Amino acid sequence: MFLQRTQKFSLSIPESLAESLEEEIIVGRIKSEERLTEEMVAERYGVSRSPVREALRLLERDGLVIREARRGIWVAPLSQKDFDEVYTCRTPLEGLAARQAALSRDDVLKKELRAVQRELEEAQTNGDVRSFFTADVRGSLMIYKLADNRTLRRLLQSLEKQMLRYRFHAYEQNVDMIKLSLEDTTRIFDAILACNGDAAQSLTENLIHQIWQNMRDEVGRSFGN
Amino acid sequence: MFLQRTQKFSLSIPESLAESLEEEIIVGRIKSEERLTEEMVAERYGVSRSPVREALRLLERDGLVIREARRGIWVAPLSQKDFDEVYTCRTPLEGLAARQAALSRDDVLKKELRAVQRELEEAQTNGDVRSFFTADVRGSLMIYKLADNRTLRRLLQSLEKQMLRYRFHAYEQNVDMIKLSLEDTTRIFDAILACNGDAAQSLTENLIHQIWQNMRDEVGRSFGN
DNA sequence: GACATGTACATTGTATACAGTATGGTGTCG
DNA sequence: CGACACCATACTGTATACAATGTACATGTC
Repeated sequence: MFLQRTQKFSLSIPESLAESLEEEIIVGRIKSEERLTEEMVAERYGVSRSPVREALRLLERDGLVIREARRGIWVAPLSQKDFDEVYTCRTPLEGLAARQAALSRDDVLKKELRAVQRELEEAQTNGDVRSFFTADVRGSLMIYKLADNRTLRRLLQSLEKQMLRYRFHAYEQNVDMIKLSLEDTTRIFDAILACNGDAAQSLTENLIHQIWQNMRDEVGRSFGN
Repeated sequence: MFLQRTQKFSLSIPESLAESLEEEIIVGRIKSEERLTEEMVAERYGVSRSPVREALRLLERDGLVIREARRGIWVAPLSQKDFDEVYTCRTPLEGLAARQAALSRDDVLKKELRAVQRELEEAQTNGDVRSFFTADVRGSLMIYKLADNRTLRRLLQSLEKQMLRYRFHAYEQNVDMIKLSLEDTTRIFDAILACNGDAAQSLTENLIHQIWQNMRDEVGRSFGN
């Protein structure tokens, strides 16, 4: 699916477990509020409970599951309130990333970003949704690299997974936002390549804010609040 | 010992361990880049490695330690770059918290906030540094509660500990910022109590930005970059 | 019939044993 | 003398056994 399976050999068992579980939660094979018992997961993946526990801690860190001491772990529920929380936090952080990326002078990375930009245009003219999506994801990763801010990256990563759950839901509901995205994404990339921090930041914040509002009604309809 | 205490206050062993280790790292009894082996920690606190591993995961989540797979765990180094990262991220997030707190209509909590405000003034006139500090901390917690945003809270918490390391260092170096703080803090609280989100946000961002700049030189002098 | 109490079971939390891996030193060979 | 391989050691990673705790159900009492 749209989650690229990066099954590197350097991934530890807890990390691979976490990845698998994340994907299952994101695409809904493991449903909201479903309980996850350590033994079940362990048996299913053919490992002991030790790495499972670590994997579940990772999921907890990313907000995908809720843990209550001595009671167990449940998949975090989806709601419009949670959705709003994720996007209110994400907006300024993504804006910051774009700004710091723009202020970077790493010409090698910036050339790569331009290449991604061209890929996006191409995917758009060809109507290739999948290519557009993967190029978009790579563009984000490039921006994070350019921003060169491990702390910011850590924070954004801990929002990413929960956000993907809503994004997948929107995808299923055919809430199309690609046309909206290309034009604005292009402008953001231009600003970054032009080393215009202010523009990159505000354009990014506006884009995410628009995506947020686009998805918001559907999320509210589906998950209440 | 603390085992009984944990039961009484219902803190799990990993959490108490993490708290102890956090404090030791923050005040420098465990130094930057010092290695933490699971066995050492386990022996020291009279527990097995299992809860220690969980505690160390918690520290990793909060950015206090760096973990390299199969190699071990080291206390995260301090540097001006890291300091800048933490504060660039913190600034908009604290601003957001203040804004959302201002937009809250929880009158009970707002009354408590006003009480904290008065405590701050009192501590200021008495020159009671310690009281001022604890009241300030409680004020922050109240703002987070008012903001009623678990995601935002989670992100801020994962920045808090690393920030405290720098803050403690500043405290040791007698970088005084209390006079700076009271006036501005009061204005922030006023804005929140007046339900003025824009003001609360920008005042908060400005205050944190000032604190950042105040500490920055000292941090650079001490930790390089 | 409603509620409290006790008990069995399921599940998490902790300890410990064992396996796998990185590191540093020593020896041997070029 | 230097480089490489090998081995000892220390530590992390994983499995498993055991303890503690929470939950559900049954039994008993009012």
